[in-house]
Amino acid sequence: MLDAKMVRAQPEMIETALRNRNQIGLLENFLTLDNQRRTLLVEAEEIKKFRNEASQEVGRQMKQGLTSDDLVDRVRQAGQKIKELDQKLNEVESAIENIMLNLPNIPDASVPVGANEESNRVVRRWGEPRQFEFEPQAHWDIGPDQGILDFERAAKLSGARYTVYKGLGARLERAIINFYLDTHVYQHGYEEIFPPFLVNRECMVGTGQLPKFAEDMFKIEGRELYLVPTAEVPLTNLYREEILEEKNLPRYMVAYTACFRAEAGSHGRDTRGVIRQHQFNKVELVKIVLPDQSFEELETMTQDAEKVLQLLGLPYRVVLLSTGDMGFSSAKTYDIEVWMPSYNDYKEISSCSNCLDFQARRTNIRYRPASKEKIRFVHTLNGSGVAVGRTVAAILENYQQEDGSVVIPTVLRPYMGGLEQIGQVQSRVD
RNA sequence: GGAGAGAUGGCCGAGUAUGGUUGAAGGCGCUCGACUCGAAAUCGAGUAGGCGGUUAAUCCCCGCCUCCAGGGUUCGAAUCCCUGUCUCUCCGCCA
Repeated sequence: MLDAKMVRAQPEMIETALRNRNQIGLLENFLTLDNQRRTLLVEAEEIKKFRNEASQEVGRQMKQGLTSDDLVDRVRQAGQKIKELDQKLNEVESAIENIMLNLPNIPDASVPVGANEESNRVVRRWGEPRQFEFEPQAHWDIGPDQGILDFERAAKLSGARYTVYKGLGARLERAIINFYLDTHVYQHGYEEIFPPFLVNRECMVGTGQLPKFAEDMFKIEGRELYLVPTAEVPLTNLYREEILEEKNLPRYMVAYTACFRAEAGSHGRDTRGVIRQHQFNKVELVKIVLPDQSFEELETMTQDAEKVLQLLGLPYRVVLLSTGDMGFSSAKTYDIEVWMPSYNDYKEISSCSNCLDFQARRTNIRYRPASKEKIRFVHTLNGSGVAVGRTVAAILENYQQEDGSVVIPTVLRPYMGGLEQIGQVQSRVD
C-alpha cells in the first residue's frame, strides 16, 4: 500500500509511475474521496467533542441532583448525527481503501521504463551454456525415460500441471531442498522457518496477493484460508502488527514450502514438464530491514540466490525487470534465469524484490528506532532461493549424458548418499 | 467434538459485581538527570499508537479514535448486552 499522504501530495508523480506499470486512471476517484473523507471527519469530530464535554456535564449535574433534560436531549441528537456521519465516513473510507489496496508499488528510479519484458535489462551472466555433442533432450523426456518423473500418473491423481516424483527423482528434489536450506542457513545467515502452508485472508492482503489476484490462488472451500502461493506470504506476515526493536533488525529468514498456484491466465504456456505447475517446491528468502538499507540488502539477497546456482554449476543470467514486467508489490526486481537447453534460452528460476514499505504498510510491521525517533515502517524483501522443481529440470537438462543418464552435481552428492549419477546403474520399476 | 476460563500499554498486571475527570493504578523494562573516579545500588523526571486541525515544517499546540474485533444499550462504556476471532485448562479423539 502506498502512503496516502504521498498520493495526496504528488498525484502527478504517482500517476506517471502507474502509467509505466500499465495501470491507468486508478487515481481519479482518490482525490475527491480523500477530500470528502476529511470534510466528514472534521465535522464528526466537532460533534464528538461536544458530546464528550456535554455528557460529562450531565454527569456533574446528576451528582448534584439537578438534571437538564434539554442538555440530555441535545446530546442524544448529537449522537444520532454522529452515527450518520460515521456511517458515511465508513463508506468513503472503505472506498478509499479499496483503491489503495489495488494500487501497485511505485517502481524505483533505477528501474528501466517499458511496457513489458522486452525492456528488461540483463545486468550480468555467470557460466557458459554447454555445447552438446549430441542432441540434448528436454527434462520432460529425460524424467519419464529414467523413471523419475511421472506426468501421466500425476494427471490421474490431480489433473494437468502436477508431477509425481519417483525414486531418485523424489530423492533429488529432497536433496535440493536440503542443500538450499543448509546453504542459506549456514553460509548466508538466514534463520530457518517452517511455516503453515495454509494462511488466512489478512496474510494474503498483507503481501499483496489479495484483493487483486484472487483467481491465482487456491482457497479452502467454506473457510477463509488459502494455500500459500509462496513462502513469502507466511514469512513476511510473521511479524504482522508488530513493532520491532531496531536492534533486532535486520531479520533474515528462509523457508521451504510447497507452493500452490491456480495460474489462471497462463493456459498454453509452459505446458510440458515441471516448469509451470499448480504445486511446486520452493526455498524462499525474506528480509525485514531498516529503510535506508533495503537496496543494499536486495543486492546481497540476489547474490545469495545466485550462489546456489554457482555451487550447482548451472549457467544463469540476472535480469533487472522493467516497470511493465514487475510484480504488484515490488519497487525493484531482479530475476535470475537459468540456462534451459529445452527452451534454448534462459528461464526464470528466482525473483528477488525490494518492496520498500509497501508490504509493511499492509501488514503494519514497524520498528522503533534506537535513537528515540518516531516509529517507522520497515522495508521487506523477498527472493526465491531458488525454485526447486525448475532446478531439477535444469539439472536433468544441463547434466544429461548421451546414454540418457544424468550426472549429479558434486555439491548434491552428500545429500544423495554419495550417488554420482542417475540412470543406468539404478534398477527401475515402471 | 464436549465443559470451563480468559484477551488491558514494550512486558507483567490492577480496574469490570456499584457505567462518569481512567488512555488507563502499581511494577518491570527503557531514556535522561543527580550521586560516583567509574559502575552497581539509590533518588528524581520522562516513556503508547493512529487519524485530523494548525504550520513552511519533522517540532509545539488543539481535537478525535483505540483497553481482541464488529454490532447494541446509554446523556456517557475498558466496565452492561449480542455476535465473531484467538489463547489457555480439563475430557474425548487422533498422526
